[in-house]
Amino acid sequence: MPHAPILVWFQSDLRLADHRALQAALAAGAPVIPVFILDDSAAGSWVPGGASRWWLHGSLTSLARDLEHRGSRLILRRGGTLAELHKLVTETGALAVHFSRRYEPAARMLEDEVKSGLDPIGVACKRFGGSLLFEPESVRSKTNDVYKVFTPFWRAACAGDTPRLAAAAPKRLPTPATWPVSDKLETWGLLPTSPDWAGGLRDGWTPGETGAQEQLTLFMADALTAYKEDRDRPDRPGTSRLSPHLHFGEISPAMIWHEIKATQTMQPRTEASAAKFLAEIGWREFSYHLLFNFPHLPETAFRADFAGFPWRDDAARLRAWQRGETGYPIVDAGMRQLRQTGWMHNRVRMVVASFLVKHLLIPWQAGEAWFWDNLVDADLASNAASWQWVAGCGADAAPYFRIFNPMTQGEKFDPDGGYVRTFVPELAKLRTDYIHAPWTAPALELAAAGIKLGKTYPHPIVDHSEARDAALAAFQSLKVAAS
DNA sequence: TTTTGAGTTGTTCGA
DNA sequence: GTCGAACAACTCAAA
Repeated sequence: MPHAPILVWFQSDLRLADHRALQAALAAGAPVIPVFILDDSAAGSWVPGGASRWWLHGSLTSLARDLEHRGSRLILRRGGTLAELHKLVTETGALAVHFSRRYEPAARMLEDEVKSGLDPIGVACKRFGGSLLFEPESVRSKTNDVYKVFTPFWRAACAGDTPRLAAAAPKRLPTPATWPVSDKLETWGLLPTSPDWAGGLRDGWTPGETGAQEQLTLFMADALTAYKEDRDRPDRPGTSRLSPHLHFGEISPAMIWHEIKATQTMQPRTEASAAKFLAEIGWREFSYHLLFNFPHLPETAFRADFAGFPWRDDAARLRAWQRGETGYPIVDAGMRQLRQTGWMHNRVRMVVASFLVKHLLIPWQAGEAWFWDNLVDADLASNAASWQWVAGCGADAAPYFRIFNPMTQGEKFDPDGGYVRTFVPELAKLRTDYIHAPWTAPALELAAAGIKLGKTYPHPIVDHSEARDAALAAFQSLKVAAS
């Protein structure tokens, strides 16, 4: 008697290599039916934004093509997840659903719903890990507490078992006698139409498993050795740019881990850079660990005393920040890079986040929401944990007095102004001496660069040192209120 | 149970 | 220009 098929339900694990749910299905010797279900109702209040949907389209295209090369298909369905899985089970006679587990609160609820809907009708729901190096349940302190500080978390995690790597991508997938019907991806409307704002995204990214592999190879060849220093330079290609690939599971953290560890004859400099890079993967792990244990992380300050923080709801200033019109070049360059490319350099993310939260005193949730809508790597865990970190209200957060100075940060990390010139072209001709503080330039210099402050480029919307004092006072009020 | 050392990414001020 | 201290205290994690 032929095996009943197994549904492999893809979510944010859009790859064929190091995929345990898929490997287990293959090991069972059954026909495999790969499925992706678009179900915005299951996302809770965190429905993916435009940039994320653009990426998803590319990633699904790539996965479908990779499956077709292996004699298989990707079945696309849109609607309630349980209902669609239920239909697929009926249509195909499948007796099992395999999937990679997720950690977001809404995804965990969905997983429970699917399990309790399918188990009673004799369809085995099998859950597999692999989207993290370390499952959240497996990292606990000696007293079995959840870690709230990164360094001990990462030390303990790394001291445990080496992350496992599942098999490489299969050469062929066993197919069912008949395929269930599939939606056409084009009908899902994941791509922008009018206006087509995705041009800058198309230029810079290649969604999909192959693109992810190529990006890792490129990074390891070109940037890993200098990563420790260059990762802070937005004017250089010093970072891995793997974040969206990781978010969609086109590459697994275990694959990255093992590739880095396998690098032979590491120079001390490369060794230090590799450790630093893996620690960045570690921050991703830590963010998931926090989200898993504190499901309200995306909405509510981790530190309870922040409930009384004197935030200012200032729509005009928020809009200026979003549009990259704050008058601080490094901030504006970052915000425009985000809009144009769907991504922002990590160093600049900290600068713009600090500016929103501390210079403008606008709630971190507003920045979190904007990033969520505009980043191709928008990730609930990393986004929430990082915004809370900057705001100072998170676990293991930045100290309140750490208020980035946008001029100093620019001079330090974009010393020639190349990054600013790329994304704030109206300042491109300004001498480097003034590129991070155009309002300090003599009138002659501004005129020579074709800049009219207040016309072609805004005056600073707040004065740095006044804003700094106000932020310190706001944090002071928190302390007074607590005592 | 108590103690101790440490905690991603910075800025400013004054010597 | 460079350098060290102050910025606050608190919580966490392990000994």
